[in-house]
Amino acid sequence: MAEKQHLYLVDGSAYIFRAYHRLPPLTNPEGTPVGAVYGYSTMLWKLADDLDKADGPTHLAVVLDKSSHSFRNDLYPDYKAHRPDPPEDLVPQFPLIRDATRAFSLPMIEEPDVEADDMIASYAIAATKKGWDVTIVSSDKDLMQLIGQCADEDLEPGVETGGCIDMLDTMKDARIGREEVEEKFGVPPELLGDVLALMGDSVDNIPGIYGVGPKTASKLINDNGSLAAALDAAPDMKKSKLKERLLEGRESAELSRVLVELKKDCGLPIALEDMKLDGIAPEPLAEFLELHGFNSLLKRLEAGSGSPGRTTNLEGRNRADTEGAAASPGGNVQPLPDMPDVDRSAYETVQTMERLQEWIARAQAAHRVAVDTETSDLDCMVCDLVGISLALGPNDACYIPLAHLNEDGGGSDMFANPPQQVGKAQALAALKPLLESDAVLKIGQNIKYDINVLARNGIDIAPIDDTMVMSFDLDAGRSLDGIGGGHGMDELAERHLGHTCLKYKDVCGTGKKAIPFGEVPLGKATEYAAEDADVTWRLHMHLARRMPMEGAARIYQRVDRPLIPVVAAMERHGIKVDRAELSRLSETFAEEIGRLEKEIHAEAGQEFTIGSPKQLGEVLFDTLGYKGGKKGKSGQHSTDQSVLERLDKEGAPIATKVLEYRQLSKLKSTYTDALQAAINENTGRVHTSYSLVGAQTGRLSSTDPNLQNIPIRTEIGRQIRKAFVPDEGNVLLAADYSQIELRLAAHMADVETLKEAFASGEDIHSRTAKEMYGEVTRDSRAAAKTINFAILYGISRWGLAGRLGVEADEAQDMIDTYFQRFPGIQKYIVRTLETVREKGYSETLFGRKTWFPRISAKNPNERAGSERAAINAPIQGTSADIIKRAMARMNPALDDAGLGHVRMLLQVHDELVFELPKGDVEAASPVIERVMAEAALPAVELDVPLGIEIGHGPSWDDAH
DNA sequence: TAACTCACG
DNA sequence: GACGTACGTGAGTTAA
Repeated sequence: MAEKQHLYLVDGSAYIFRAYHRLPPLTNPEGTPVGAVYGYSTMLWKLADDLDKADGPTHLAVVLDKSSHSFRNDLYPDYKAHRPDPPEDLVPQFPLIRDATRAFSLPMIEEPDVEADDMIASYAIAATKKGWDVTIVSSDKDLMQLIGQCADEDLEPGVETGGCIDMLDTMKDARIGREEVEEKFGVPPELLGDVLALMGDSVDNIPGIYGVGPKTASKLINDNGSLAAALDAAPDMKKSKLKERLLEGRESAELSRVLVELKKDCGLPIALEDMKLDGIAPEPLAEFLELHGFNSLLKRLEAGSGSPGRTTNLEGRNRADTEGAAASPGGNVQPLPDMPDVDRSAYETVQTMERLQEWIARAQAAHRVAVDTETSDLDCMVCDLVGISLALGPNDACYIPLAHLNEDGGGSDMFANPPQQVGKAQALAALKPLLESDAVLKIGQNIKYDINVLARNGIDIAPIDDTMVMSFDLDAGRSLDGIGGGHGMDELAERHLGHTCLKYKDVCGTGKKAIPFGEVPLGKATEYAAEDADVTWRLHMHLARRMPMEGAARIYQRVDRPLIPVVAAMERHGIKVDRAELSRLSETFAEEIGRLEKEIHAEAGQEFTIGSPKQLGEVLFDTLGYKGGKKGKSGQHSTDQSVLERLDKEGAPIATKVLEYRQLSKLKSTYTDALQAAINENTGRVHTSYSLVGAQTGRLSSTDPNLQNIPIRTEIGRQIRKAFVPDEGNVLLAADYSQIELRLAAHMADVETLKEAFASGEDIHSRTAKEMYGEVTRDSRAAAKTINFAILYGISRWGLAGRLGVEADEAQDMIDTYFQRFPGIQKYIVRTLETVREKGYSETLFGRKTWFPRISAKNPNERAGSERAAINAPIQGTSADIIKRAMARMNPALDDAGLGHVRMLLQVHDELVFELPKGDVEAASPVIERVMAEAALPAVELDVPLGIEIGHGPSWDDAH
């Protein structure tokens, strides 16, 4: 028979209030108050340490209050209405409590619209029906109603005896059972609810009956047997103050009875089994303890003897969580073995078809496999596939070389002695059914790369999970001081697994001596490649179980994961550029640059490197004696655009020429030269690479080359856009969201005036000007436009003053006027900052989180920067979510309309670029427009319409 | 590698 | 009263 299971449910929210009042006001090295966090951490430590004791926990979860609203507010609007705000130096500790819980690798339950008490009751009851004992870690009197309850009916199948519930007050180190409740309240736990209803509670604003305290209440209940009986008996009581109060307060008592009743049938977001306490990962815990200066605990951890929990296994759970990731395609939840340290010698080099078939069969049976491809080049559009690695569990990984050249590595005679390997075509044919099987989840780190490599080899890998994107959706913006906040595999392995991966350069060398992966000896290649798959598999376990608990599952499942193959396809399509046109432009620019160079040198009276800000500064401010303004970090005078424009106005002819020179050199080197070099020799097109984790707000970013910053603002720059063209017979079509961020600001800040303006199709900057100045002129509209954008970016009077060329006082007046006309905006800003300070992150309308660890930094400069970013992130991020949703739906919508050949090529934050046959523009435009306009639905219903502008033509420029 | 500058939304 | 001159990116150039 199985050991008795014992679930501990920690009432986290209640605990920190008590810890706060009992502990000295400690602060961490950064100055953040952490007294309550320290108390909380020691408590968790102690609980985990009791693991092996009789009556100690086998399972444990922390339950926190997520929102202040629950069914009780619906019954009684004044419920908890008069609660004072928490003390100022407790507020920043709330998010740290969550950090602490994570650092201890403990599951955390926070459900909206449900109070922690109800969640605890529901879990406690459910566990007893499984035959588990339950200890509630709390001292809350409402929860004492549960004490001593044992399940005796509705037991789960196979359970013979139900479990029982008790309570543990860790501060007094006291177990509270039936007797203790009777001693304290004079009634058994079953009748406690009746007593509490009579007593009322001033903190929660439960009315009870005026003048009835604990003593009277328990006497009444004991005398009558129940609340109802006590109330019924009141009319027959002899005349007294109490009788009057009972008669008058009957309704109030009945309401109170309902309010103190615990809800025991809440939905359970995490399975009880997943609360198993198998061990605590030491690395994140050490990180956390160190960060906050909890040195005594850190020492105990390092000493090892005091290490909490039974083992130091890095992965505590023994059960795969499938909710956060793709549903396990087979529906099976695979039990996990313990997670041993990475052992590279355990990996297999697969060199025969027999062994390959064995791995494929095992992967089919496991329903999930981590996959990594090794290639000859970092560019997935030019590289050759050299090998594939698979992992099915910790240290259960292999490398399948497909195109390795020489067993001994490198050398001039590399074809002389190729290693034994399964032929590429044969191996890929064998792997294809696995990689394309709906029943097997393929896990990758940046799997978009592997999708593209394999697609070029005829394999459409699906379904997929991506640990890099999962990490981003959990931890965007987070950085644990000095540890970094990136989502690369090496960094994730260090952070989550405490493991240092082999570096690519250790295997292939660096610089001139670097060899392609296909020339790495198989032994070394296997260690490196199989480790990548192994680590990816482990990371997936770790991240997937965090997703549902930390609210990242929704954005991942609904937005980012579906986008991965879509973006991969866009990258593979690429876009055609007119090489001859770019080359012609390069030449023109070169001539002009040469001419300007001579003129500038003449003006300066000397030859110098114009492209060097240092030399240019010396010429302008020393030789020519112009007045320098701002200086940079290195103490140099700035020579940027704004400085040169000022000099130009002050009548410095050299400044104008330098500006022109700069513009042309920029266009030539960054665009006309670089784009020619970026043309893929095989496809004749340019293939950018989009990063899904590049921008903290959730935007995509584009690299190699960056196609999200192609010039458009100046006439000369637009010539470059003209070089982006469709294939023969096709056109390019561009569809933009019009003013999407302002529209979202109007919705999110609930600004009636702006919403109306958008609804009626009014020019939004004109409307702003009208509101602020009473009339719309060229100047007032321009100023209004500047302010509108300033708002989105988190305004400061100095910033606005600089932009508008006015004094800071005047800018402040304008800001005041703006906030006065649009009070919703100011409220939005205040509210956003409050939430970020409290929770540590901002959220988009679709639930994407961005963390702001520096929001409470001491350095005012740093803090202000963080605040501006925090104001902007929900707006920029929501806009990013919307266009991503549109992108994910676009191809199916086009397919449905019989337009499967329309190709989405580019995304530029609020714009999508398509290529399609000229004759299909009429049919495709409305489909594209509809998908984009409705992209927020059904998850979010916006108060403003999303305006779309569509154009098409023989070049990207003409499409606008 | 850092600093500066500038292209985009 | 000082602080600093808007949010988010990527890339090319110079110079240490």
